Amino acid sequence: MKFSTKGRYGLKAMFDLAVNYGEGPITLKNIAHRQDISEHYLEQLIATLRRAKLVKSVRGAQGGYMLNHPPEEITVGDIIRSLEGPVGPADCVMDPEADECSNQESCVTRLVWARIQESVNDVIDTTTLADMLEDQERINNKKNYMFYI
Amino acid sequence: MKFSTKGRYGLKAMFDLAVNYGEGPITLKNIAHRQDISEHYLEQLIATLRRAKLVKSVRGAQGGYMLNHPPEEITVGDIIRSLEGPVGPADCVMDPEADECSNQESCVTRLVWARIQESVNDVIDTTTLADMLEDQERINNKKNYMFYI
DNA sequence: AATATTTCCGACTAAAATACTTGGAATTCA
DNA sequence: TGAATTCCAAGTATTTTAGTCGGAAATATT
Repeated sequence: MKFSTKGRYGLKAMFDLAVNYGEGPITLKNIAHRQDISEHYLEQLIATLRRAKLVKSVRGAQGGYMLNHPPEEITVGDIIRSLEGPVGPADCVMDPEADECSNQESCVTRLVWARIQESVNDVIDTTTLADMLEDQERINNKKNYMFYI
Repeated sequence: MKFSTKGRYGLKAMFDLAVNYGEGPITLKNIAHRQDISEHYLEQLIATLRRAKLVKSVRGAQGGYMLNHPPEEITVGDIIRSLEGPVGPADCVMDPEADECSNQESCVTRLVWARIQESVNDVIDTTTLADMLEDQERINNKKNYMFYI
């Protein structure tokens, strides 16, 4: 029940781009270095994010990546799902079409998985990169406060 | 972000035992057959559940397994965690001790993982096998109703 | 006492997923 | 032209998953 590095690194990278939003293209090298991720591996992840239209790229020297929408308009759910696929504790609730389970309707276990999925989706779909930037602010303020007392 | 078959089969098996609670030992063979799980594999899972004191066993002919507590006192969280280990989207919130991440305190991404974890825990720790039995009742009633109209 | 049934135990394994690495082509700025 | 960068396609080592296999130990029934 963990996300893979795809989702975890992906969110870190996207948050990095959110922090630097509006400052022109940011190189993969810088993101990878700041977030302590293998550059080549991150390249694969950001390619996925680009295909999902969550980031845009500028090629060549002085190129790099930037968010394709303002931080308010990108949710954690957008990021996670583009990298990890559908989110949920079991196939029967993640992709009901491709579910082999015969008794979809009358399965009690499925109800439990559905509740878990719903609660996870609720969190990731209501948290935007802008919310995370606000969290960052709060943490910084608290830190400064702690420093001065 | 899926549970493995350990957690998924484990919950099905435990629900099966809940349905048959109070009727003496239930054989692994029957559970495995009803829930369509490999008998030998389920054996491993139920051994874990036994070590976690969630089920008790009776050896020998006419033996089998039964819940070690009434269904009201066993939560989905008990079952999942005994089979899957700590639940959560990333190590830093699942096992803060063994976390290699340096900035545990000031990591915004971690806050997101923490919220996801909290919401999942809330669901699995407030759902008991007895709740699932009630769900089953509701489904059956609905089915009967559908049949007679 | 013998037999059938059942749990218990430990080792083994094939397949899939994960988390990368490698090497190079294409593009753009200076 | 050359340096910096994104883009792309394969390859790979490690780990995890989802089991299998074989047999020992315990118990009820006959």
